[in-house]
Amino acid sequence: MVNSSQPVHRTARERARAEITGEIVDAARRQLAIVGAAALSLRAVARDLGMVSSAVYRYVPSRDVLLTLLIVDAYDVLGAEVEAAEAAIDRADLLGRWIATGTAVRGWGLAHPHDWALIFGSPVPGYAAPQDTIRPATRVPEVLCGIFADAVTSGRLDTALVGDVSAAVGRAMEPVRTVVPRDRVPDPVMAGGLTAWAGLVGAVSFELFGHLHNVIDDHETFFAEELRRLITLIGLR
Amino acid sequence: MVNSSQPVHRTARERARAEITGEIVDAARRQLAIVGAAALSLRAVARDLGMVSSAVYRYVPSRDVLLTLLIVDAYDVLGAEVEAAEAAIDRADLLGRWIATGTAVRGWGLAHPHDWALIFGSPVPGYAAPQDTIRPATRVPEVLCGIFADAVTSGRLDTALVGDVSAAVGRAMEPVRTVVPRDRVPDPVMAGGLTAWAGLVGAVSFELFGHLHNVIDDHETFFAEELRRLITLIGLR
DNA sequence: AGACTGTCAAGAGCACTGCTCACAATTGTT
DNA sequence: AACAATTGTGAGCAGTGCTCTTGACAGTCT
Repeated sequence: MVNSSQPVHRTARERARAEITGEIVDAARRQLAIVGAAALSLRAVARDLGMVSSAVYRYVPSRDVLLTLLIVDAYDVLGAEVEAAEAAIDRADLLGRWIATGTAVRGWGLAHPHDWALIFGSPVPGYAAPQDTIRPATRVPEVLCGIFADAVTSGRLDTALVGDVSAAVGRAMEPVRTVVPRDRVPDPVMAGGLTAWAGLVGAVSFELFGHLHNVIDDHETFFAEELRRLITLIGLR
Repeated sequence: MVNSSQPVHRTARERARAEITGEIVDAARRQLAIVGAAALSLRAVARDLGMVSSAVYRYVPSRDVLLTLLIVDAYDVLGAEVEAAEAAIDRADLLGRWIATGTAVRGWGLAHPHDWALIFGSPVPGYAAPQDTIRPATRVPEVLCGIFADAVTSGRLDTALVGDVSAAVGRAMEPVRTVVPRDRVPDPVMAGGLTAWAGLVGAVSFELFGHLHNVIDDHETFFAEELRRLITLIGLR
């Protein structure tokens, strides 16, 4: 109990600090759900908590890092929900796993449109996403890569459905290869999977941002088949 | 010169008014390109024009309608560029027309990222897109429907590539049928085309909003093949 | 020519924002 | 119980969108 005293004393203060910081983030989330990211006001958050605006700055150094906290939070909630939905499907049911993933993504977006806009919409100007956000942001793509990899090993991919990938595109995907090696998800599947992922996000964004007005009636029905179309891009159906 | 005097005098006023309004929109566009939509300040626009902030309100009733003017403007510029790019391709070259369209869309987005965010990114909160924006917003989709329709009549679509469309999805697309009838673009092509369009916008948004960081190196190369993948969704390749 | 009318720039003002700072109160630790 | 780090306070700065009154001006009508 000699050297360990310092950590203990630290956690005492730090615990209270973390708790209040958590309350601030919670209040900010509540406000975000109502007014949106652009109108998120630090003063309003302070009011909501019954504290003075300047006091909040003791815990959150700026409005931008508050936004960062909310972004990380949103990515994590989305990631957790998607992981749970996908894990509930029989491993052999590849199409089912993709559909569960896509449906969970859309469901989360519909339930939290402002959070969706926060992470998939326009980045707030003058705001550069810090390193903290990139790891939670990879959770959903990681789930997808799991499906893609299993689809490859299952041998059930219709390679006639997907065209070849040029060497140049193979080189263009070099960065992602530090995380997902070629022998796990080969180039054509990776390329098609990325397009399917972008298509999925694009489809949900279209719906949430109102671009389907006067175009599509029953979004749910349309989206269900849209998922089936998109996954043909990796040769699955 | 008795009754016509009034109209003449009116247009005199209206002309000056329209000119100054145009200058305001131009200044706003310049500011938009620098600071983005969320940070667009009516006062800064006024300063830029050497007029006092309150004077701007004589021409533009609120910041929101200024945004609307910019949105309409952006849609029109994008639409014009895409139409020109697509019109330059041989009518029989269906794949070429789609690629020209997609490339023009991406090119415009890269050249005007803030305008892209304005129309395809998160809608500004508390702002409902008025009727004025929906017509210019249809210019690019209209170009696409032209390609789709020609692809259908050419008989060069590989129907084996695209799955059938359920009756429910056919009904879900009812709203768009007031503009694009079924005999022009049949259900399966329309559904695939919508998914391709959403995928195109999603792909460009991914690139512009930084979601391809540490994923893709050479966006241009990757995008070129991405276009080819997306259009297989209507059975073209 | 003079009265009238509609238009417009100017500037003060309101309520709000993010953020800083000096000062006071609190509180965990010694 | 006393110390010192930590936290809360309120004033203040510079900025925002927007409203309203005031005064100047130009075109129209009698």
